[in-house]
Formats: sequence, C-alpha cells, structure tokens
Amino acid sequence: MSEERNLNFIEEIVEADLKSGKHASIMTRFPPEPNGYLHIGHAKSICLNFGLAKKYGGKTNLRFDDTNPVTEETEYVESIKDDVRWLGFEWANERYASDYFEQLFEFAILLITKGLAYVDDSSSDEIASQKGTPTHPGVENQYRNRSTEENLKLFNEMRDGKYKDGEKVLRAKIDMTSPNMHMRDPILYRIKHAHHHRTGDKWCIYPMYDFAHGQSDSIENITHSICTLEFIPHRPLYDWLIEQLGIFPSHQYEFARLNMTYTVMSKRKLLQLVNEGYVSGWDDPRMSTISGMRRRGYTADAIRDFCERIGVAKRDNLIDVGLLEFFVREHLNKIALRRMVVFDPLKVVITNYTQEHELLPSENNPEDPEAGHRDLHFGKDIYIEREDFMEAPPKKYFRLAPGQMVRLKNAYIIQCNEVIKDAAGNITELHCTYIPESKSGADTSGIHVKGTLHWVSVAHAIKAEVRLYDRLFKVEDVGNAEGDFKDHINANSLHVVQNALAEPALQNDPPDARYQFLRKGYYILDRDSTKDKLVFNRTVTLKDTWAKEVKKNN
RNA sequence: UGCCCGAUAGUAUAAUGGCAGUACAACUGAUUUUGGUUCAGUUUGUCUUGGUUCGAAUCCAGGUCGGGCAACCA
Repeated sequence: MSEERNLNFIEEIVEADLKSGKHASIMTRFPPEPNGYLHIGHAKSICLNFGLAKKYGGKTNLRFDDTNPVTEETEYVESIKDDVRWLGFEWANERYASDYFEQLFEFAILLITKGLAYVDDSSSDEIASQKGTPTHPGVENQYRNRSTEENLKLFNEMRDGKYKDGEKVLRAKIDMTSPNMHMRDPILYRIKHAHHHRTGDKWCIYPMYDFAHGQSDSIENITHSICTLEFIPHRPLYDWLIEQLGIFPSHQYEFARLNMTYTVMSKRKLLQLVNEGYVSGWDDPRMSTISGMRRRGYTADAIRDFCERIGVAKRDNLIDVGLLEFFVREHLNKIALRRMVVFDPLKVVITNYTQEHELLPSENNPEDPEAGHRDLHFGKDIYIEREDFMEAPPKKYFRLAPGQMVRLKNAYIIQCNEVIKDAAGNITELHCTYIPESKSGADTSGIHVKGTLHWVSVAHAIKAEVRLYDRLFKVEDVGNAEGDFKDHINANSLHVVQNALAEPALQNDPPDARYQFLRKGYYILDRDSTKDKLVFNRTVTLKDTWAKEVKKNN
C-alpha cells in the first residue's frame, strides 16, 4: 500500500527543513494579543502551530503579543490560557512580548547606532501624508538625517518620559520610495503614557508589532513563525530587521485565515456584539468564540477534527458552518447520553392502562453499550410533543393521528382513539389505548409501526428551561455583506423554552454530561442552572430529513 | 491604474509532469423501537488563451477574476 502523505504546504516546508538539516527540530509559537477572547479562527492557528510541533517532535510557546497597553487586559490572558488548554494543547513556555521590552530597547539602540533608525517629530498626519500611497512613492523629511548622537539622546529622552504621547516616534530608516508600504520607514516605537498589564508604569514607549513580533520569535528561536495572509507584505521588514540586528533567523510563513458562514471572525466585531448587548458576553453560546462554543456544548475533539479537515492553504475561503456542526454531531453521537424531554407538551391518557406505575429499562446510548441503562417511569398519563400529533396528517406522516398507531420509545405501541378539545377548539388531551403485548424488548404483538415518539410521565416529569440557538447572522458571508455587519444580525437567534418537561434522570447526571434529547438534538447543562431549575443549551440539532421533506412540499 | 498573494465539483481540500481523489452538502435506496445512527449508490470540477512535452491541474508566457497593502492596531 502506498503511503498516504497529503501534507499541507507548511508541513511540506517543515519536512524539507528537517530533512535538509536546516533545523534539527522545530519551534513554533501561538502569539495572541490579549485584547479579546479567542475564536474559532484562532483554533485553526492553535491546531496548526501546536499540531506541527506535536507531529514533528518540536515545541510550541504561548506568547502574548502585549505591545499595546491600552487595549490589553489580564482577563484576556486568563481566558486565552483556558481556551488553549481546553483545546487540548500544552505550551512549552508562557511568554510575553513585554518580557523582552529591555532587549527590544537595546535592539533599537543598535539600529540607531548603525544609522538605521531615527527619531521623527512629525505628527501622525504628517507621517501618513509623507508616506505616499501604494501608487505614489513617499518623501523623506528633515528629521531623517538627524545625527546618531541626536537620535540616541532623543530616543533615551522618549524612554525617560520627557515627551507626550504622539510627540515623537522612532522609525526605521529604509526606503521612502519602496513599492512596499511597510518598508517606507516604518514606525518602531511610539510614546504611550499608559499602564501596562504586566510592566505597569515602567515604560512609556512601546514597540510596534513589526519591531516586537519578529524579534520575539528570534529571541525564542522560533524556526517557523506562522501567521495569516495579511502579514505577507510585512515579511520583507521582518527579514530586514532580523538581518540588520544579526539575530536568530526565524522565518515567517503565511496561511489563509478561517472564514465561516453566518458568523463574524474579528475580535473587534465580537467585542462590539458584547459591548452593545447583542449577546450576553464573550461566552454567549451563539458566539464564534472558543468559550462560547464550549458553553454551547461543542467538544474540543470536534473542533480539532474540524481544523484538521479544513486544511491549510493560501487561498481565501469561506467554510460552511455546517461542516463544524457535522463534526460536533459526529462526536456527540458517540458520547451523548440519551434522554427524553418534551418541549411543548400534549397530554395523553392511556385509557386501558390499569397498572399503577411501571419502570422500563432504557439504554443510555445505543452507540455505546458501556454507557449502561436507566429506568424510565411509565404510567397512565404521559406527555408527548404537540407536534407529534395531527388531526389531519399529510401523507408519510408517521406520527400520531386519529386511529393511527405509534410506538412510545422503550415502552408500548399506542393507538389514538379520541381527541379532546376545549371550548375554543384547541386540542387539550388525547385518549389512547395501549397494546400490552407490544412492550419494548418483549414484543409479541406482531404489529409494526413506522413512528416512534419520545414522551415523559406526567407524574414524574421535572421542569427544565431549554435555550434553542440559531445562527447569529442572517446572511452567509457576513464579512462581505452590504452595510454594517450588525444590520444582518438574526433577531431570532435565541428561543427559550421556559417549561419543558424532562425525565427525572437528568437531575442525577454529572454536570458536564453531554445529552441527546431524543429526536430534539444535542444539549448540555448551562451554568445558569439552579437546584430548582435545570437550564440546557441546545448544542446542535439532529439531522432532520422529515423537516426537509416538509419544506420540499411547501 | 504600483507592489504582493491566490484561482481544482455548491463549500473546502488532495493529486509535487503519468487514471482528477477525499470530506461536507445535495439526491436515490436499504436498515432502524430516535424521520437520529449505519450501509450502498448517484450527480457535480482543473478560470482563460497560447507554449514546452510522448504526456500538463501541475512547468512557461499573456489575459481574466478574487483578495491584501497607504493604523503612533496586531
């Protein structure tokens, strides 16, 4: 049998580097900025970076790119660590770009000394206009030719706090006419009299991304620095700085970020949803954040499988959120405990049932015999789902209807004899008879029915709240949709069922259990649950070919 | 009208000069005490024009289309 390789382009680079001896082992890093929660797009990067190291026997650092104190917070650091751990990865070292501020400052001094950096007094607007445009070259200004001594003096004064925010910046001296905008004397340091989440008030100058990221990679001996496509034009600068500084030659490789249908994938937009109250928080189960998905009930296994399947390439992509849902269902099908919960109850009286009460054994998971059984309470009065009964059913409707028979899951076959209505004509109750010989596991009735319904015992049912989630946005490609992204928010993305009726076994299950409510989808207990009221989140629906059939005929 | 990146089924992703494959989606059918699961099968693809070659999705050239770049953000 031929060897299956199917490597993505980064794995190919790594294998080539290992084979050629360019590197004896690899070192990667996951470099989030602690200014928001991680989302599914980050999960792709995490799986790539940590996965690469795992596959090729290397290591991965978790490095916080904390060079902008005004947007960064410790809360975000903690959430990021939680999310990476939850996804199942361990970092070799926890690092911060701010750990290197002193070193970075020395690097800047070295550049000045080499005549490759200068202090610029221009305003932000002046710098922008002098920079030109992509089609027109930039121009040099008078500060560009300051002496090394003056630059050194000024830069030290910047560090010492002699200047206000925006008064001066340190710039690399490269080429104002470069066709690459990032090479037109990029800013290296700016002044920010701001409190930093780790260094406190020690610094009032902070390095820019371009003067922190590559240098941090180099300091950590990162062999493969993997980032997203929009950093491609930064690569010449990344390489230039490393070369001028004469430090470890890390290399940058770029892949296409993940885009997913019906969602947004930008921390800025996610923050807006949180701040403006469209969702309950970063971990709202409708959010594309890792913490939101965790609360929603997605599993780390499913997310990892998803990231593996979508691959790594350089073309822009828009992945169907249905693919993620597929992996969630695939995993949950194997591990979820089966339970019965009726969302919209319709009472059924089994008129010929004379026993007081009965316990019926029922498997916890037909996919996993090890999961064992629990007993279901059965009695004369039960609830079924209102939508499982129709007075005038269409063709191929296998559920209850006058005169029709169905099986109650793990119990008996019943037949509907009478429909009871109130004065307004609403159906309030069904009178049925059961077939004693049709008991599950001991069926001698010889009757075969097409439909099987879930149900709960009136006498034993417990109340529960169930939160049903739909996609947060109404359009597939939110990023490219017209107008503001908030114009496309789905106003009906959350539907709460206040008084669902559930089988009592749910009270005794472990709090982190995954459930399949029979015929209703996959669910997980929410942290809003109290002793008096269980609250469940719908993780994802079951595939519903009947719904599809109904839709087709309309 | 600058520079850079990209283009393979509806969506993703493989094929590394030699039979265009895989997953999801869609559609048939079988099984089923969940209209779930499982199983079997079907439909759909190399942006375009030239060139190199016995042979091109792959290499070369031109074109077209899509994306990125002008934050004291990362």
